[in-house]
Amino acid sequence: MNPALIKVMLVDDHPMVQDGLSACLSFYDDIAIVGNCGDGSAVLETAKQCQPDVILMDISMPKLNGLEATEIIIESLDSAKVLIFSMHESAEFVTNAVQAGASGYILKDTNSEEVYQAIKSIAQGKSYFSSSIAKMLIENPAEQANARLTAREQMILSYIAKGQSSKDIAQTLTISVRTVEAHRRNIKSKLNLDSLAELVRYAMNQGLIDS
Amino acid sequence: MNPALIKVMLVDDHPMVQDGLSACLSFYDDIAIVGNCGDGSAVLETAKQCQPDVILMDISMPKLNGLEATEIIIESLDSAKVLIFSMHESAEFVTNAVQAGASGYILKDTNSEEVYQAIKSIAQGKSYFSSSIAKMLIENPAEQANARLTAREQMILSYIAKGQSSKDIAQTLTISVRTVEAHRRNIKSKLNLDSLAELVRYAMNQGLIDS
DNA sequence: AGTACAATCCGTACTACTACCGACATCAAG
DNA sequence: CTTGATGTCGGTAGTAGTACGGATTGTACT
Repeated sequence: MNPALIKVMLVDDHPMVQDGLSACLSFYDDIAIVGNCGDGSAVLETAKQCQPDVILMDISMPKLNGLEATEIIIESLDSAKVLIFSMHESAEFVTNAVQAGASGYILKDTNSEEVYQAIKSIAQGKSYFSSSIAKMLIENPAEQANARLTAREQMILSYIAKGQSSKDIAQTLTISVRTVEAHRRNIKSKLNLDSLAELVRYAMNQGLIDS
Repeated sequence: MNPALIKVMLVDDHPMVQDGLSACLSFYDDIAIVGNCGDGSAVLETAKQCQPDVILMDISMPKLNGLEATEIIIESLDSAKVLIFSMHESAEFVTNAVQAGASGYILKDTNSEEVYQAIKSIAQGKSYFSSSIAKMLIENPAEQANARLTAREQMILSYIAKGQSSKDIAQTLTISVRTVEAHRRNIKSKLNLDSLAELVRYAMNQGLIDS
């Protein structure tokens, strides 16, 4: 077998994306698609069969999501590198992905040439991030350092995102309205978010509230 | 020119999806990709140049979303049919798409064969819906009777959910703040939602905004 | 022609939230 | 023991949004 041939496995619950990636990557001689997987829960089994060098992984999937699947892969198959292929451009997602063991993170709005470059880099043991991702990580590096909310702040934020007013929250927790407002300010300052709408979106992305 | 040749135009802000669709559909002799468009606001111009028979349209896009773009297309080019290509499987979304003038609605987790079949049906003047969509429409039909927002209201809601204040929105759309506030009230009344947080969650679930 | 709805705009009074400034108690870690 | 983080509370002033109330235009359907 050609030693330069990179074995790639696709994990995405959208057949169209799989088909598209397969078609796009088939133009490159040094890449071989050795497996497909539309479900996070079947990733490990498929990967063991295929022995891929690089796993191109979507994040949002039913059952087992891409980050959990990545952790499992990294623990069980040290030969395989994981390249996250996501539509989410938020710092939380990227840092979570890196913590899960991913070697790279590219956005779904990148073109096939960049996907190819990313796969090549990952296969060589390097890491790869979409330029907009890298730019974001550089521009607000400290953001995710102090982006950690305390337990109390998370509690307050979940009530905010559910639609309760500061007054309501104060009554629920039997504290002063001023305290709730202080938490509000601290949360917004920590996350560097201005509007209530952004807070709600953050809370939803973090899974602090349902649906 | 081959009279049976179906001219297809793609509208999606993700180059990978565009590339993938192009690659997948290139296997079929009776389909020709005549144009690409990554931005809702450029749809009409591109469509006028390409004169497509079928427009395969994503819904969630920056600037002009797919539903608004569909309305514009349907008004201006009666030769073109619109096939919505979305990841959202909610009833409201499908009915909104149909009201906007779409001839069909398929999910992004369908395979390329089904996309091909859908395009063929649409081109023949029929309608086409993914089986899970059709099933859902039958199971819960008129649920969203009063939940229908006008195009303008959807636009306003998307700005609200993005975190813009009424003042900001007024400036963006060059209308009065009072008008925006009136829309706000109507939206909340129609959806029976009290808080801004609930509006944001609704907008996110409807796919009116990203992430 | 009449009705209905969408979209636009205004006044007024009220509530909620924000941006500043400040304070104090507790508790863990250096 | 000091320092820092956390959680608690307050004043004051300003901005944003809500809840009433109303109005005008245009379009579309009957």
